[in-house]
Amino acid sequence: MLKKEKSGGFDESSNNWARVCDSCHSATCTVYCRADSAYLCAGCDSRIHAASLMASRHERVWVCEACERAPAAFLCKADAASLCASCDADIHSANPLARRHHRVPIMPIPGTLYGPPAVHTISGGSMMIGGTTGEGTEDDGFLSLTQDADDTTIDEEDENEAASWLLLNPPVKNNNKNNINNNNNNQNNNYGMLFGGEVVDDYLDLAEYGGDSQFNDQYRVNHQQQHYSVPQKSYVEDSVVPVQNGQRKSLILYHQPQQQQSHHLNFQLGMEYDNSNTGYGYPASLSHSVSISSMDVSVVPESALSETSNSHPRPQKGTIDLFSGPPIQIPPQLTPMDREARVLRYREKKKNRKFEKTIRYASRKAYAETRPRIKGRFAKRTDVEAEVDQMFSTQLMTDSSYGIVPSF
DNA sequence: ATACGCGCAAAAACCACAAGAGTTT
DNA sequence: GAAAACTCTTGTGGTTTTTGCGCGT
Repeated sequence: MLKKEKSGGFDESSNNWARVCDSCHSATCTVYCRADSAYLCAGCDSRIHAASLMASRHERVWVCEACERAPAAFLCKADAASLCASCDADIHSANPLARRHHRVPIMPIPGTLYGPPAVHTISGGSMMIGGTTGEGTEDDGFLSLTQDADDTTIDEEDENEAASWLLLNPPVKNNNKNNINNNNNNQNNNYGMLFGGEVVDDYLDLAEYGGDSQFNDQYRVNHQQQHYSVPQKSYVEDSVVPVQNGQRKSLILYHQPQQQQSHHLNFQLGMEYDNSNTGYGYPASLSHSVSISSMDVSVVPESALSETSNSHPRPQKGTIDLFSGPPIQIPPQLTPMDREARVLRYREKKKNRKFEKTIRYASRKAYAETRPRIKGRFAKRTDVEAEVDQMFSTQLMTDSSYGIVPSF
């Protein structure tokens, strides 16, 4: 996928590709200061931009975590990485799976990175919380919370988080047979609705669409539980949005008045549930009593998701704002250590991606292996074959009377 | 430097039907 | 509320086809 990777440029053991700080010329740069047009390491950035009020106002952005040579332009939520435009294009144009990754434009780092937390409000009511002590920081760093953040801030954080989760575009459990039995049609529907005129409210989904489902970091799950502290049961059984989610309700209704909020919720949980299996087919309602904390969300290869998840081509950069309705999830402000950890985790995750096929039903597998084929394709059973099969089944039944259980 | 063809590898598509899941009675 | 009957959807594997990439000319 990445030519740079193939060339070995991202060898974890070496940092030869990383740009060095324009100030000290020794450390690896971590931020790019637009005002100074300079790449700076954490230390120099702290020193320079803490020197004066004016300097502290310089807009800076993180350096791309992939190439480490250009200012990050987008935050990929699926990869949990800040990427420059070039790397973003490379990585996310590589395949349909990558194209589905949900990216948001990188916002400039406000104030000083290492000072007290600063809360910034942007249009649409989304919050950005700058600065962190590292304590209570989100593992993946999308949301940085300090321990001493007040309840209001946390609530707003929850709201953003909830919106991010809940506004996913649910793959429509379409009862229309014509659509379901035709993958191509489904794909067309999914892609086409991006700019299709008639599906007006769907575009909102696209903004927050299922890229989050690929967050198979354990952190993500833990985070959800930790923040909401709502028993899973309450989500699942009656589809009643927890009291705590009153804000969520308003958010959902804001975007999709005709959609049931429980639908979003079930979808969300369904995604997680399916992640532990194949990622295929999202349950229309989650009747399974699944405990999120017990789910191994990292088991299923991402590739499995590629088949049914809603997908959309990456919108033009200029359209991002148009199509990403509020709330926009703002990249957090991280300490250099957090950032380094993120980079390592990002690379590790890329390295460890699994694409093995997961068998959910051994019985189906066994049956498929015994079925007649024509050029590899399943073929209709002839009457004779059916008869033989019947006899075989009968034989098995007879055998079972002797205690031999057919095992699939 | 660019265009083209070739070989290889990986991914996608195709098929039928039992099993599973959901809905209705 | 539980059970049965019914309908609809999903998952399964071997082969072929398609797609993408690297390489040489």
